[in-house]
Amino acid sequence: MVRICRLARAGHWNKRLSQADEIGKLVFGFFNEVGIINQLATRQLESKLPGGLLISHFGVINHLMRLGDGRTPLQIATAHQVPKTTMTHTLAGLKKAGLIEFAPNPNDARSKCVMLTDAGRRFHAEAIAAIMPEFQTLLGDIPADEFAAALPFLQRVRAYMDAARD
Amino acid sequence: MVRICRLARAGHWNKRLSQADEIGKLVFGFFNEVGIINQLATRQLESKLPGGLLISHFGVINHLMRLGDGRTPLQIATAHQVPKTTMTHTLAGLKKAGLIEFAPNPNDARSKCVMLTDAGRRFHAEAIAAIMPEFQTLLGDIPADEFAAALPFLQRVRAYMDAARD
DNA sequence: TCTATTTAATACGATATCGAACTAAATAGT
DNA sequence: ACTATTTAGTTCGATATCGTATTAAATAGA
Repeated sequence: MVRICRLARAGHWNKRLSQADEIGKLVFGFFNEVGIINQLATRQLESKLPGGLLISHFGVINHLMRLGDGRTPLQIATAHQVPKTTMTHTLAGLKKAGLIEFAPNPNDARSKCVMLTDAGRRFHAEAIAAIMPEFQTLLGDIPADEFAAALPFLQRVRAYMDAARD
Repeated sequence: MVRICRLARAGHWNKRLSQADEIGKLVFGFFNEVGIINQLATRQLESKLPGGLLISHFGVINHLMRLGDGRTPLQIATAHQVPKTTMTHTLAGLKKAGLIEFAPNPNDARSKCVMLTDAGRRFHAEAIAAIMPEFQTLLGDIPADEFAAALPFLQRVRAYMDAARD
């Protein structure tokens, strides 16, 4: 932005501005598509989740299945980029649904360890099974290797933004 | 899914299942990255928005700026993939903030036309100006042409999912 | 033309999300 | 060792999101 202003003062106003505009539209378009895909995928997945649970619940269960349980609420909140108050609420819902349990944290009496129950593991398997058919139809139209090709760039953007946050 | 089960019965259990598993992980990983990027981008943008407004508000204003105002609440809700009750609420907030006005719909007395006010256009310009520096730093690390290269695939996935919804 | 159905928007209730303030435990500074 | 600060988690209040039911206008069918 600074650089653009300097160039503008140097007499390239219209050209530089429209170029910045184009770049803005490009990046903006990218995040726009990401947002819409996320919205559509969220709705699709949420409509298939057993027991009327939400993405926020599935996200936590999936996190614990992938990385192992025993993590603290704060760790999970940070990983999901949500405030800890939100995580408290989400975990309360999961506990009420019997999908997790709390264990004392041996290293810190203020904290807890979030543990998966058998029901929690079953829920994860059921949710995955419920989504799979959607993936299959999607892959019928868009080949898997194109997803594979798209993934590294997304990971890079995510890693950059993740590192750049306050 | 059906096809996989048939093959499994034909005696390829482990191989086919692990292959389905891999494919699932691939597509799942894609949506996972999309979700995280969306979450990070949402927070980033929301923290820069003037007047404590939210992404939902900016999304509507941006929509009206890009495609022209005079659209109905239902059209906007459909475009954003949110229930119309949610749009009613969002539009009420925008009206209260003085960023939009309602005009009668000449074609349909049940409906309305959503019009941008001058303040609404100013808000859009300010929001864009506030985000631009973030884009610039992002583009310092990831070249613009890589975003351009990534865009078509995202648009394709979005278009497919958009068409495949109920 | 008159009724039945569909459609645009809203009202309302339930839950989700989030920021600010709070409590209790851990850690730092002296 | 003692106090100050930081940190993990919760509580509380405000707003957002969404599903259901409702109202009023448009449209379809007889």
